[in-house]
Order: sequence, then C-alpha cells, then structure tokens
Amino acid sequence: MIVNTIRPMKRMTDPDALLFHGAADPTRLAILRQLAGGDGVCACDFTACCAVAQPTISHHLKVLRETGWVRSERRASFVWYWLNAEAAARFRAIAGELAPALAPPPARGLPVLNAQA
Amino acid sequence: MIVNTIRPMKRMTDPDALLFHGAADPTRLAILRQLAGGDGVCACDFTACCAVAQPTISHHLKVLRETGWVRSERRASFVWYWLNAEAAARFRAIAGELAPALAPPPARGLPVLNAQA
DNA sequence: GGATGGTATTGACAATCACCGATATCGTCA
DNA sequence: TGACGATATCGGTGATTGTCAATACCATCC
Repeated sequence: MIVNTIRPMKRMTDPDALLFHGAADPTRLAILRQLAGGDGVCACDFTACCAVAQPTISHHLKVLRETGWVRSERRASFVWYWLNAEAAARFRAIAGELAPALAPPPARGLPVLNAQA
Repeated sequence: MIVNTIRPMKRMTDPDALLFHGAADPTRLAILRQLAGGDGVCACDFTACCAVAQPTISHHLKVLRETGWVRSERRASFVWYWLNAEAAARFRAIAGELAPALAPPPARGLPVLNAQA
C-alpha cells in the first residue's frame, strides 16, 4: 500500500503544478497579462485591472512571487513587479512538452496493462 | 463600486484561468504528461502513475474533461482518454503570449498612474 | 441470468483558497 | 517629528478542493 491512512498531505509537490496554480486564477492571470505587456509595472497600477480590493491584489502578488512567476523591487514608496523570465520560459517548455505533435486521432489498440478485455 | 458586499462569486470567469486550473494539480499534470506521450491511454493505466485510489483518478479525469484538457471514448469495458488538441494549442498560445521576448531588465521610470513619487 | 471487472458517482471530511476590513509597516515630504 | 500615501500582514469567513470508502453503473464472459 502506498497511501497510508493519515492522508499524507502530498499536495503541490510538483513545481510545475505549482507554476500552473499560480496562473489558475482570473485575477492573477490578468496581472500576468499586464506584466507581459511591458518592462515592469508598479503595484499601484494593478488595482485598475481587477475589481478586487487592495489587500487582495497584494495577496495575489504574493502568490505569484511564491510560485516563481514574478519578481519585485522597491523603489521609493512604490514596488515594481516584472515577469520572471525563467518562469515564462519554463511555461513555454511545458507547453511544448504537452503538445508535441498535436496528434488528433485516438488509438485503436488495447490497454497497455490489464489487457485481457 | 464594482464589488458589492455579497461576495459575488465571480471565480473562474476566465476560460484560460480554467484551463490552468485543470493542470494545477500534481496528479492531473502526471495524467496530462502520460497522455502527451502516446496516442491515447486507457483509464486503467493511470492508477500506476499516481499513488491515489481509483475514485480519485476518476475525479481528476472528470476535472480534465470539464476544463477541456482531455476527451474520452468508451471501448468495450474500457474508457480511453487522449489530449484535446485544441486545449494544448490554446496553452501554447498563452505561453507565447506571456513570454513575448523574455525581456529581463526592469524598467527605470515612474508609475503610469499616480506618478508623483 | 449471474458473476466479474472496469469506471463513475455519492457522501463525508480536512485542507486550502479567495476575499475583505482593520491594522501594521515603510518611505517620503512638510 | 508628524502626517500621508503605498504596500503588506493579520484575522476571519464562506466556498472550493483533494481524498477515500462505499456503492452504483456498464459491458463482457460463463
């Protein structure tokens, strides 16, 4: 038995899944899109794009930071954010990995295992 | 005021965020990777890749179906799954959109709005 | 028809999440 | 130093999620 009875809480062990989790929210995706447009965005300019309060924006920026999507830097009273190039590159790599040839036709064989239908 | 006090439950309005939500789990990402390798995988072959019970696999397959990642087809007692080419293509498109030039250097200007630091 | 095996659904539970108001922190300016 | 603006953190709440056991569904075989 691999799974023990204590519910081992193994969630989000895959760093790529964590990357997806970072982008899997409308507000965060809007932030990422705004960041992709330019060379850096002030935190004060995110409140316009999403209909959420300031603490919520700050929370999502923290999630994006923790999932590796963005990096930040304080300048005077403002905090600037920009896309982390490594995360974007990794994202592209996964995209290429998941869609190697975009093969549409389904197979016609038998299952690999338990093949005694 | 855009946000009313009743917490309008506007989650997951963006179809792209929904797509990412589908892949934002280690088990589901493992399933997607297994699907990307071949021309179709029997549901009975997913239990090997992830240390979860059969109902959990079935649940994740349902999520992947609902988020547009996979399509399925019954053949005799087995159910076959394969990657939805449209979803993979959409993913590639967003990945390219999020990483247009991978510009690393941060900006040095002032905020677009509220620019009186 | 009955047994069998693969898959989906149901029900329940703990963990996580998105959200906000209130408040704290930090930097600038007068 | 004190006021002020920008951002982050804290505490709480309701919704969603991942997981499993039990069970139902469906197709095949005897």
